[in-house]
Amino acid sequence: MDYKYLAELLFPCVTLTPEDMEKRYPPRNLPEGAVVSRHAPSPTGYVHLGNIVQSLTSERVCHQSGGVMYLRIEDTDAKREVKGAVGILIDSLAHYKIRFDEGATADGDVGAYGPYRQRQRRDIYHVYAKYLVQNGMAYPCFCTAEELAAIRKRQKAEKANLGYWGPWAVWRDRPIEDIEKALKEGKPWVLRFRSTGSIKNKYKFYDLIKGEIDITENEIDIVLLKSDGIPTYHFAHVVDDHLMRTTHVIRGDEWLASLPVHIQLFKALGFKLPKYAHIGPIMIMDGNSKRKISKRKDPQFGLIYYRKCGYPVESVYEYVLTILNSNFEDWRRANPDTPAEEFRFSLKKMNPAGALFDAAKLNDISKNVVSTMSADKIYADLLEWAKEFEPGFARALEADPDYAKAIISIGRGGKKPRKDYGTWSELREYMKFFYDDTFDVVDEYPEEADKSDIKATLAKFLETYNPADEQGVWFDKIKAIAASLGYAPEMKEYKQNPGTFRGSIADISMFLRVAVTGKLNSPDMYTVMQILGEARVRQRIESMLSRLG
RNA sequence: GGCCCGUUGGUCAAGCGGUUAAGACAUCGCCCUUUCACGGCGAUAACGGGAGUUCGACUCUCCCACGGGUCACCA
Repeated sequence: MDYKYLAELLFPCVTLTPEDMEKRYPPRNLPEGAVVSRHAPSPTGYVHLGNIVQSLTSERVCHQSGGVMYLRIEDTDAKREVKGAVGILIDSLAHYKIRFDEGATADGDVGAYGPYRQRQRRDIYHVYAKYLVQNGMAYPCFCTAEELAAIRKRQKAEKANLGYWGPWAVWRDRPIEDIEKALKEGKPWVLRFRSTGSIKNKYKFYDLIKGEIDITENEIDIVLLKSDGIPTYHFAHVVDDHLMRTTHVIRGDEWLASLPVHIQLFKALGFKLPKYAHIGPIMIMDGNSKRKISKRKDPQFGLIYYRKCGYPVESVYEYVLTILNSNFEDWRRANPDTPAEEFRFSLKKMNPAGALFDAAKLNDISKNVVSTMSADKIYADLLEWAKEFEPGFARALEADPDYAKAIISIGRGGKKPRKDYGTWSELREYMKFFYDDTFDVVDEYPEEADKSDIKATLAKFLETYNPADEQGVWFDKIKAIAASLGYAPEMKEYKQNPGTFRGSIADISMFLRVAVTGKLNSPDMYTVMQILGEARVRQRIESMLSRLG
């Protein structure tokens, strides 16, 4: 077979050579040990936790080493194309603070190793495709989908290994005449790799996360170029990561199975093999069993879920970091105020088995994250969230920012900050009773509470209430009310002789709390009253009095 | 079916041949406290099963079971 002739037949317009590519994309001038890696998603319009897990891992490893992190768009599948998806993707990643040094951006490409959208790299792939054909390492295949299905069917019947390989590779050694004829007839074709591997050959390979793994050589003649001339993932991965001078390929472990193909391709093209790190899947509990988290079944997989709930981006970021490197938690406790970027991330610490999505853990982390934020920061983030999901609430916030910030400031700062909420939707619930239009008596008085005592407490409080009082004075007044009604003003006294009192200061406080906040539980009542202001406090207590009749 | 990866408490997980098998979340007590939240103290709870190797195995080897991935002109 005259491979040079075949190559001209297949790729008449390709004049550049692999050497030209080497010149156009020279090795990067980076210090020893600098990692070059990337996030390479396909733009389906659905951005998920997996994207964050992968991109965050790569980004940490790159930037910790003084290397380069870039974004490459894997848009080789025309069927899955969703318009606007690239923009959504870029926005989401930016929202989660994934920092790219080069690659695709909203305004086009940045960097010297582009284009970074695979569809635009067609000519580059064809240079290598032609090279492989010239050297007898690739050939055209004119099989139709039906023919391939038939082969598959026969393989199943014969219990042969599935796939286009060896004796089943019907176009692998066709005479040039057959190829010319098919070409002349305008039959669509794909370019296949001529595999020389055998599944009898096995060897060890070191994966940065999985450790030592067993590789069985690939013997399938995989598709390099689809009939539209666009490469498959495998071919694009090898060409791009070589030309973009990627040192570390960090990706989900669903790719582990095709690693033999990739290694084979790197060798065939004479490229230096990058290091690989395969991340285990994110799992989720489904009843009593674990399964891989899925786009269709689990809303928590989509990033939009976290946005809707109002999880601060920092929370999701720290949660993912916790899942990936469990020692992050210990580090965070020891360094509560240090930016997460200073944590020393390690691929070795990653669990090869993956991690389970744990909503309770996320919530806990989020509460901690929020507890360390300033009121101004919370106000700004809350407002942004509200504008998108609770426009009415957003207007209320903007109408009186100082009022909102005063509410947010309750129990903030200091050594033991309150942790009432971890998301903006929780905060919105929490803030409801501070606003008259969302205030509601959600908790009724307990059955055993004496109605006349409640009324007496409320009435007496109104008589003596002075918003100018210091907290001590304010509380002494409430204690006086308690004493006057036969309730123990001190809990200690009450606990010693509960029988001698009608109740305790706790009950008296509760009578007031329900009237003022509508709830059995609230933050410190003095602070709450200070924020609400005299008018609201009086109005709510009066309204409760008239409710009680 | 072939090939590959994985399996420590309910969950996330330390551990890398000798440990009372960390810590966190969750759960349950107690303390603090005008409620709640926070915080403090404590409790329950684990090496999938079976053979080896070894003086000794959660750690090494093999087999089995279970879970997962993959075998597309999808990534």
